[in-house]
Amino acid sequence: MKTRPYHHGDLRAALLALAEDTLRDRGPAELSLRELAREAGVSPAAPSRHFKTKQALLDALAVEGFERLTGTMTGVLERAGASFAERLTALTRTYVSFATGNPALLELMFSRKHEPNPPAELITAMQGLMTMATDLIEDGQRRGEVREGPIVMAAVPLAAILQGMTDLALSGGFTGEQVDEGLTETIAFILRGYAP
Amino acid sequence: MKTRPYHHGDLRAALLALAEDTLRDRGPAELSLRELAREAGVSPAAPSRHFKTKQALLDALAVEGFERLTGTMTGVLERAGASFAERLTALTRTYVSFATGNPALLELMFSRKHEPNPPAELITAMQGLMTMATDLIEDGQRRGEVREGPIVMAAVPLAAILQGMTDLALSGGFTGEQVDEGLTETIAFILRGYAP
DNA sequence: ACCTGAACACCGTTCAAGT
DNA sequence: ACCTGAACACCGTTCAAGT
Repeated sequence: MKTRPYHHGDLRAALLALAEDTLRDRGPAELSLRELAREAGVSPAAPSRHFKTKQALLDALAVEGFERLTGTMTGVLERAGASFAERLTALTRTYVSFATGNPALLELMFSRKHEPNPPAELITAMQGLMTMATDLIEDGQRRGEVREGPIVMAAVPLAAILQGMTDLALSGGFTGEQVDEGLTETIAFILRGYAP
Repeated sequence: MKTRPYHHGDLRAALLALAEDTLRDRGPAELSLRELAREAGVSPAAPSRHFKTKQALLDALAVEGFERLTGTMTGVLERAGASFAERLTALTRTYVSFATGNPALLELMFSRKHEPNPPAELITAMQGLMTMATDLIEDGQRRGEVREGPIVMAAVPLAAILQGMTDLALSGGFTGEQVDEGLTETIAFILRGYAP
């Protein structure tokens, strides 16, 4: 049998995993570095070697979330059809599925959006997701399935509707089936809006 | 000249005003009850008579925000034209204007959306805003300017796009002029989506 | 009714010191 | 390099006591 990693092996990864757990079932307000340290079996000062500050840990968690989401999306796109409608549907379903599966993490991922100095790593991770949206639209425009216009402006409604759809799925008390129907409706709305 | 209100007059209102100030220019994370008490010139325990907990103060602030926003919107609607396009434009501009003027407050207003037990007052205040959106759409449907369909589902894209537009205006580093153009684009997108 | 003073159990962060 | 122990300056909240 394996012994526990000597002197706490990979504390950084352990802290991230524990943080995601408490984030998931007790919310970000309840997250305490000292408590994380206790759960990991280290002293209160130990985490500071890996995350200079509590915010740094939260940022690292957010980056991890973006990477997981964009990774999944990339995989899904490879298996999806070529039309704008098919690719939009595939990405939308992936996004909403991630959101309903990791609501607190998703909120954390976007929580630093309006703040003055988001760390470079987080900006990069966020842009990765934004790029998937703009690529989707540009591809649709090339295929003549999406009306012309500035890409950034076109990406806003898409991103926004996804967030809104997600909110409804999370807090609306809907069944999985209802969310699925709503998704179809929403995608139809977007397609009409983008129609040439 | 007026003397300062005896024994701190309306501490409740004073705390709310001070809280909104620090929320505006230092963010919600920096908000401390003890500091608010210091600024108001009372003991650390004094606020607890008016707000049992820090969250209660934040909730009260959020409720105040919703009331101010819906109040302004109602006034604007009275002066707006009758067509769906006109009323949608009027409400959208009012919303984005409030959002860019009170970004931190707006975020606070929606921050308890996903949490388990939002206080009844906050739910009511949020529903007031939601009702304005659904009323707008129902009115458009009655006039034959908006396609038929479940109102809730139709309100999601609207609310979502507004939030998304707001995000872009806040964190995109756009000029007022650019936001204005973007708004026109966005409204056009919504109108196409809703077209019968 | 409204507020004070003092206390309790926590925080995040720092820093010398250990291994 | 990584962690401990102890300390510092703060929290939110509670509760007897004052006016």
